[in-house]
Amino acid sequence: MPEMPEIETLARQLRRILVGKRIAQIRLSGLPLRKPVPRNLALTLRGRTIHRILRRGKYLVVEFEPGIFLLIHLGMSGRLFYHPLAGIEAEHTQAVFVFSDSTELEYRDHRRFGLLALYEGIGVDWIPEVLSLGKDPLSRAFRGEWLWELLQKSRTEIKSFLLDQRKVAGLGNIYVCESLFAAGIDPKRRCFTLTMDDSLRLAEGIRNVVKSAVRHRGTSFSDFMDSNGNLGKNQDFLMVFQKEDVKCVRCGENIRRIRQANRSTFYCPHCQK
DNA sequence: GCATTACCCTGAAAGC
DNA sequence: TGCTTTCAGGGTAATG
Repeated sequence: MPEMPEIETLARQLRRILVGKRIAQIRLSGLPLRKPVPRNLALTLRGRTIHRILRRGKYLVVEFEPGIFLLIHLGMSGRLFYHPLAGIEAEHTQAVFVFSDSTELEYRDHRRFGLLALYEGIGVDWIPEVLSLGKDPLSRAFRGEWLWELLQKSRTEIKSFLLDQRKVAGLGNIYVCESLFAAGIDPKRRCFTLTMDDSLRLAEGIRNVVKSAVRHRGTSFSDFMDSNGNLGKNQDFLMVFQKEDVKCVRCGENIRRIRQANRSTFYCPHCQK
């Protein structure tokens, strides 16, 4: 389940590998992802050179010259692999981008919750999926004061709020659970009940959790690998996620698991108030 | 307008 | 052992 730190890890790696490469051919499975893959994708991108690779929230944005964007979202089970020309597709391979130097980038996604979309004629931050994103935890604008103002307007539970990409871009279930633990905040708290002090701690908690995960090259349970097939290391540093009935590292109380908005939440009932 | 729920999908794990 | 059921979750459309 790739979240922002996993996408950031991929973006940094693909930037080194792919910028300057020219697309020779694109092969598609023909199966729909979250939305159907654009019919003109292969025709539009063939012969074009990769100019930049950016990340916006959990989206990878590949910019081709001149101003053509391929938007990639890995959903829950999407993976990207970079390797020499193989010719034979693995099961669940949805797209293969073949480069003119006989290497290829393969997109695999067995659940097909991911997205491949094409945009041209607009700036990267005007892509609709990007435009609707909230602030990025790694940006300078991501501050406790800003978060507090937003929280005052919402009656929903803080856990659900943080999963909403229109509010904060890039967090998923793992990093929301870890951030709330880092800040000592109960995931069931209603947003408007958080004080300025809570918001400052939460913003700092989110930033620290995300930065640390990027340093560890992401969290790997079953689905995330980088484009060379290497696993991340961040799962060794998690405090609460998937730790039901494990003792809390701070107080020794058992970590509890509850269900919120159809997602599992892991938290320490003693440390998180 | 906002909050909540249901749905898409398939592999793994649990249950029988 | 092998079949069936349940669960996992990101994003979004539908519903309340």
